[in-house]
Amino acid sequence: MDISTIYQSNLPIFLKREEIIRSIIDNQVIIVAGETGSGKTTQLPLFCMDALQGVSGKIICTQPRRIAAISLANYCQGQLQSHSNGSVGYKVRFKTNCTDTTKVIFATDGILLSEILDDPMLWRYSVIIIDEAHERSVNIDFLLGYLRQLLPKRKDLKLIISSATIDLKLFSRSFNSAQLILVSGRLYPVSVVYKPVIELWKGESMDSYIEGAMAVIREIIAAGDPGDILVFLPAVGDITELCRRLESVTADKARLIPLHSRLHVAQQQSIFKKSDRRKIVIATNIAETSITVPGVKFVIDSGLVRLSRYDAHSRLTRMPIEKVSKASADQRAGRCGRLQDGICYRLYSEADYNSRKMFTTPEIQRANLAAVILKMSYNKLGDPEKFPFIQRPSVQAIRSAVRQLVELGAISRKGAITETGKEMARLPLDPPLAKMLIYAKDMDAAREIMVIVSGLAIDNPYIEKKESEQKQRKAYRRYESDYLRLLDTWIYCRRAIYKQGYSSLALFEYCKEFGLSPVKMTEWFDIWHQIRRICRTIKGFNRILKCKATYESIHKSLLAGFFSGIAHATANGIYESIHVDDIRIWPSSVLAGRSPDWVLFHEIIETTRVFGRTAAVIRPDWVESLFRNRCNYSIQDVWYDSESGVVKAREEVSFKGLLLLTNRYIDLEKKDSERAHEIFVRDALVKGTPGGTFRFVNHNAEIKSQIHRLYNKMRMNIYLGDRVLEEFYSERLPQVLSRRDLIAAIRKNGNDSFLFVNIDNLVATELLKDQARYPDYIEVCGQRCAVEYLFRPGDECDGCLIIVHEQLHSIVPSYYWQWILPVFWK
DNA sequence: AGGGTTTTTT
Repeated sequence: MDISTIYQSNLPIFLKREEIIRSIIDNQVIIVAGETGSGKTTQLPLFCMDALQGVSGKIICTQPRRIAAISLANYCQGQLQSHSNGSVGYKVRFKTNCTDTTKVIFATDGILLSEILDDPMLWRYSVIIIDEAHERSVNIDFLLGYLRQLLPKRKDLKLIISSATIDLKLFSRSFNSAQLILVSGRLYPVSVVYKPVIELWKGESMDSYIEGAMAVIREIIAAGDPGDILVFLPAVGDITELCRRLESVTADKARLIPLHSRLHVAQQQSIFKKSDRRKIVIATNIAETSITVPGVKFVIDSGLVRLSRYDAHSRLTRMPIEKVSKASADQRAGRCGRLQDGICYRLYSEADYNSRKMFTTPEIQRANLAAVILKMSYNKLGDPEKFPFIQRPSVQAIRSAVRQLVELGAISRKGAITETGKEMARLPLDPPLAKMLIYAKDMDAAREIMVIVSGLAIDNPYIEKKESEQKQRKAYRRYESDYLRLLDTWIYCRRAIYKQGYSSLALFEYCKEFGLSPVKMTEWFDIWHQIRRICRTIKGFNRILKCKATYESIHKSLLAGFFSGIAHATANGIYESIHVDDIRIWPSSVLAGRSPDWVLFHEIIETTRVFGRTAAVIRPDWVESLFRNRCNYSIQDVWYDSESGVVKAREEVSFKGLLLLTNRYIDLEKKDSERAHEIFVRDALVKGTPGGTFRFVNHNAEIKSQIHRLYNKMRMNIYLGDRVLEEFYSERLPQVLSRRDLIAAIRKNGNDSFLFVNIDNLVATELLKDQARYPDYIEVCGQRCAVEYLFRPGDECDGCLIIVHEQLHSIVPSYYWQWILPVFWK
């Protein structure tokens, strides 16, 4: 029963065991800080068992990574083997070996978060150990915030925050000045040497730090000092470039090992192989926390990192290269003091180091918060802006995520979760992907979308080799969609390995032949299985899984989840989306080099430029059909078409600022009957061109020409205007929108006399009294002469014209004409 | 024409 017998007394933490155990008994929260090698991860669960003897709940220790959880569980199980009181297990996605009697569980932090959905009080646990808390992933920060709320409601629950010695005050402050216990680590001294080459680095060429790293490596080799070298560079491209340039420098004197996440596991394993030559590992940030390169003597630190920053405003993921924080630089330096003294060369100055910020911005302040906020809504955690994060994301980031969730139909405007939202929260997928899947159910495309969505979740199963790319590009030209290439990849792969019972050997060989990553493919199948299992519990999915989807139904489903990815070509190969301009298609897309008018991107990322990754040709009318009530319709041109007898219009459809359609011709009466009536009256009736034959048209045209004659006579505008005529028709033909309606109205009235306009409807009556003054004929010397009037001031024919015989003209004196017309009498 | 840090989930 005495656990203390199995403590490993050679670990530094052993010296503090009594203090820690005492502290666990006395406090609800403690913080244990110590560098790697202190033994805290393996010993803390045991101390808890010791401290809380007789407590029935389990102890869970969370890890950021699955491999760590599994190997720690196995290691600790070994420690406890002889001990009858408890067993150790692990619980990670797809894999667990825990039973009811498992006392200590090593789990990923994601697992504990997911357990909150079913068991908000976390009754199963007596102790929660959040390990590697300094890594400050979104999961860790969400958990810590959640536990801050939970602890007062569960006085019996103990929390241990286990961290490297980074920003401990923040942790302590966040938990009522929780007790801090420092444990020494087991690091050898590392001397830091500053070799500034990128003092002025502001994101320009990578040459400076690559050359700087080369120079230091040359120096180490020349000094003949043996020992492996670890180089930190920000980007994969830099790593490839440095390897290329180093080949001739190091020749057979060293083994160059690139290290980043896009490599095979097998390639990553080569850092562990013994080598008779000096190893030079050239790595991204992966070597800072995820992979420990053994036995490193020298570290060369560019001081740079590529990290992602989600811009909530433009909904764009930026991946800038930035200077690392002091904490990160120290962590990198520490990577060479694990087994012996080390030397860390920094390619920047000490002043530069001193000017840097203490800590890396926590991920929660850099990430899209939609998934976190959806979980909050699911668990009714209240206003996300008030959630007690230990460091809060900006209000703007929270609101943007809320807006996105509202757009996805996951939460209501008031922030309450919807039925769709509940289904989405239960799927282990990002909210957009979850939405696509749920929408696909109604589009009869669930079977296909399930494969695509799980494929998007694993992030690129393809291993791209430069040489074979050109060939591949040709092979994939038949695709108009990266999503369908993904779907086919899955289908062909499953088909090929089906006969061998999906054996991993068969998978491995297939992957090798077709340039796929076996690890990613396995993960893809696992996620697919998991999602399918969950979907079967969602109403309506079973039937749909048997349907066959079309290109349209698949892409409409995808659209439903990510309309920020809709983009329109503004120039060859250049796209604009709702939020971002100047997007280019990612070079390995099946659409690269082509320039379809409309595409749907799955992600829009800014690296060296803004790229849209994973693309498909779409049709703008699909966007409209999906988001009809969010589209903006504007009538551009309106006219009466006398041939068809209806009012036509040209309509423009736009979606959040993107012009989807510019020339859709519609019958206006269906869209805007008031306006159609107005146009019909104005352009068909008042103008007198309704098409077809109508008595009233001729009659009214005659009245109008009478008025025109009066105008010329009286030399003034006596017509009251088209407005009056419009009113006249409008009154008699209310709700008449087309010739069809007009004919019906006439039929109803028996005939069209009611549409006959009277001249005094259109002219002020008192003016008509004067008509006698403007005779159409006058008598000149007993002869009847026609008079024609013309009102055209300034023109030589302005006035009136009296047509007389030539003889008459010569005998009448010219003054006579001036008095001949009544209008001149006064 | 031209290329991505890393990790995790009922």
